Amino acid sequence: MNTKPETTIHDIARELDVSASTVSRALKNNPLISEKTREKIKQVAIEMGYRPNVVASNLRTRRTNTLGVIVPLINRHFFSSVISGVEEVAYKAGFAVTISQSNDDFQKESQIAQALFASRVDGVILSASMETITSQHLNLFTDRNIPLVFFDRVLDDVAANKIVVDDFRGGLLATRHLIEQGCRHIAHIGGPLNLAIYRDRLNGYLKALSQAGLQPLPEGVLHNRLTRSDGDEAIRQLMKLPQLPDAIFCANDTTALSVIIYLRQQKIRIPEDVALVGFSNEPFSEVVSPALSTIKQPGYEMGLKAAELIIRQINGELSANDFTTYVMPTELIIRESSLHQGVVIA
Amino acid sequence: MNTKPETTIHDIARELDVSASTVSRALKNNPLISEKTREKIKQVAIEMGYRPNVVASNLRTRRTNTLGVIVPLINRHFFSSVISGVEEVAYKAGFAVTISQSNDDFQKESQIAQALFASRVDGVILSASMETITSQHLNLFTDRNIPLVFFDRVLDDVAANKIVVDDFRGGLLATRHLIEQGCRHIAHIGGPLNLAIYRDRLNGYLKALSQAGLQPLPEGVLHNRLTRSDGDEAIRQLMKLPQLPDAIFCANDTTALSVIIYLRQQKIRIPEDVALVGFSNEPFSEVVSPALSTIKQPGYEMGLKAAELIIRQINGELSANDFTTYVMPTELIIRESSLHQGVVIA
DNA sequence: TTGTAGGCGTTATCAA
DNA sequence: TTGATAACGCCTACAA
Repeated sequence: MNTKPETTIHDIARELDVSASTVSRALKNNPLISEKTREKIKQVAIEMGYRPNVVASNLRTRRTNTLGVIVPLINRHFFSSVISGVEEVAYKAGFAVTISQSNDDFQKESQIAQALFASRVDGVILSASMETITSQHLNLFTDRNIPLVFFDRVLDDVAANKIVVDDFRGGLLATRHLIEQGCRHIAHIGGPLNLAIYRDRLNGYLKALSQAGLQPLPEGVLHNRLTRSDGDEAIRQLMKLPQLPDAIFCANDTTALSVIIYLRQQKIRIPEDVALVGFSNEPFSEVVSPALSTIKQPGYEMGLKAAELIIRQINGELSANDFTTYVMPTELIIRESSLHQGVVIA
Repeated sequence: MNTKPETTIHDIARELDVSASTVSRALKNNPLISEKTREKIKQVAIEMGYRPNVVASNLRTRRTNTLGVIVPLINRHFFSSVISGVEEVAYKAGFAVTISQSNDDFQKESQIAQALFASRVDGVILSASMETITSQHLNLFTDRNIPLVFFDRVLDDVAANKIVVDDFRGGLLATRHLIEQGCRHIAHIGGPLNLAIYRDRLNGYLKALSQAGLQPLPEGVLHNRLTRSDGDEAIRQLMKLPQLPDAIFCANDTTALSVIIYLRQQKIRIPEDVALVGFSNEPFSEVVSPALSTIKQPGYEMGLKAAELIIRQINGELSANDFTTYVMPTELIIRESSLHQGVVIA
C-alpha cells in the first residue's frame, strides 16, 4: 500500500558516507558529534524527508513516551477536563496520551490495563470504575514499578500518588450550608461505597448533621451509580417517603439535574420546598434553572497535576516508595437551588 | 528500575524446547500449529506470566493498531462525545486511541501531525482547528496512503472520507424557523469562513432569508472563533446596531449561551424581544433558562462512524481513491428560546 | 507441523 | 569524534 519506503538513518548514512550511529547521534544532538557533521546530517535528513521511527526507538530504549489514561467515561465534562489537562502537560513534555474508557465496567477496566501494559506505556493515570473493588488488575504495573497515578476515584489499597479533592469537606460544607438555610430533613443521593470519594462525601454529610444535632433522613440515604436515570429513580423514591426531604445533597451534578427536572415537572419548588446541592460544578450547573449549588472540582488542574506527577515519577525524580495524596482546593458554590429567600449568608 | 525482566517468546520456547517461531505462531492461533502444542504453549505462557510486547510486534509488522485523533479541544462536549464513539469502536477492533488537542492553534495541529506520524499511527481522525486554512501538514499522511478521516471541521481540498452533518440544512432550518416565528431582523454569529461548516451554516441562513424575501440584518452577520467571550463581544456589538435584531442564529451553542446570559442580565426578554437558535445541542442547551433551541449534532455516532471508516480503510476494505462525505442526520430542536407564545408550529 | 535465519529501525557498547 | 556490532522482541519466508 505505502508507496515509497521511509528513509531511515541508514539511508542518510549511506548518502553521506558516515555510519548510522553517527547519524543517530547527530539527530539526537549528541555533543560527541562535531558541529559540522551534525549540521550536514540534519540538512540531508530534511532533504531526504527523514521521519524518525518512534516505534523502533521505543523498542530499543524500552520507553514509549506514552501515558495511558483510563477514565470511566470520556464524554463527561469532569473527565474530559482532566484529560485535557493531562494532554496539555504531556504534550509539552513530549509524551503521547492514550485514552480509554471503562464505561464503569470492571471487566473492561482490566482489559484496558492489559492492553496498556502490552503496549508498554510508561505510566498510567486512572480513575476507577464504579464497579472496581479490587486492585489486582493493576499489579501488572505496580509489580514492575510502572508509575500509577490515581485521581478522583482512587483505590485505598494501592500505594500510589493520588489526586483528589477534599470530598469529606465537600460533603460537610454542602450539608452544613443546607442546614444553615433552615433545612432539617436532608436526604443524600450517593455513589457506591466501595469508592472512597463517595464514602467521604457521605461521611461529610453525616458529620455536618451530627454537628447540628440532626439525624439523616430515615430511608433518605440512597446509593447508586449516579447516572441520570439513577437520579430519576432516586428522587421518585425520596418523594414517597413518609417524611419528605426539605433538602438533598447529591454526590454529583448529574443526579442533581435529574432531581431538578423531576421536581420542576411536579411543580415542587426549588429551593423553597426542596433545596439542592450537587457536586462537581459541571457546566450546566451554572445555567440550569434554578442554578445549581455545587462543590467545585478543578478537573483541568487535576489533570495537569496528574500528568506532572507521573512524568516526574517516570523520570525518576520522585521517590518510588513515598506516595502522597494531593488534595486539590475545592469550594462550595452557592446558587439559587439552595438559597432560601430572606436567609442571610454569614 | 524494573525488577525482573519480562518473559519473551524465547523464554517460553526454551522452557518447552520448541522454537520461538512455534511459540509466536501458537499464541497467534496459527492453524499450522497442532492443537496439542498450542495448548501447552498457551498454558506455559500464562504460568510464566508472559505479556506480549506490542512495541516489538509493531516494529516488525509495520502496524501499530493505533488511531490518532486530533480535536480542537478535548474538553468540549461535542468533541469528547466523538472521541467516546471512536474509542468504543476502536477498542472492540483491537485499536488503541491516541488523543491530542490543537487548542485551535494551527502550529500545534501541525506538530501533532508530525508526532502522530513519527509514532506510526495506522490512521488519523481529525477535526481542523479554527486557524487551519491549508492542508500541507497532512501530506505526511496522504502521500503515504495513511488513512485520514475528517469530521465536522473538514478541509475541502483534501481527498478523504468525511463525516459531517448537513450544516447548510441546519442553518436553513434554524433560520426558517425563526422567520416562521415572525422574526424579520435576524442576525448571525458565525465561525471563520475558512471552514466549510461555517460557510454552510451561513449559506443556509442566507438561503432561508432570501426564500422569505428577507435581507440579512445590516452589520448583523459576525464571524469569530465562537468562544464564550467571542459570543459576549458579539452580542454587545449587535445590541448597538441602529436596527436591533429580533432574532439571532448562532453557529454554536457556546455563543448562544453568552447571548442568553447577556440578555438575561440586560432584562431583554428571550424569545419575545430576541429569539435564539444555536447549533450542536450541548448538554446545557436543554437545561439553560430559557431552554435553547438548537440543531442536534450526533457527536457519539459521528465518532462511531469515523472509527468504523478508518478501520475499514486500514484493513483495505475501502477503495483508496474513492471517498465519500457522509452526512449524518440532524434535527432542529425547538425549545423556549425561539418559541413565540401564541405562534403555532406547522 | 516445526525450525532456521534474518530483519523491522534504532540505539548502546565497545573499540578505533 | 566516529564506526562496527549487536540487541530490543517479534514475525515471516523458506527450508526441513
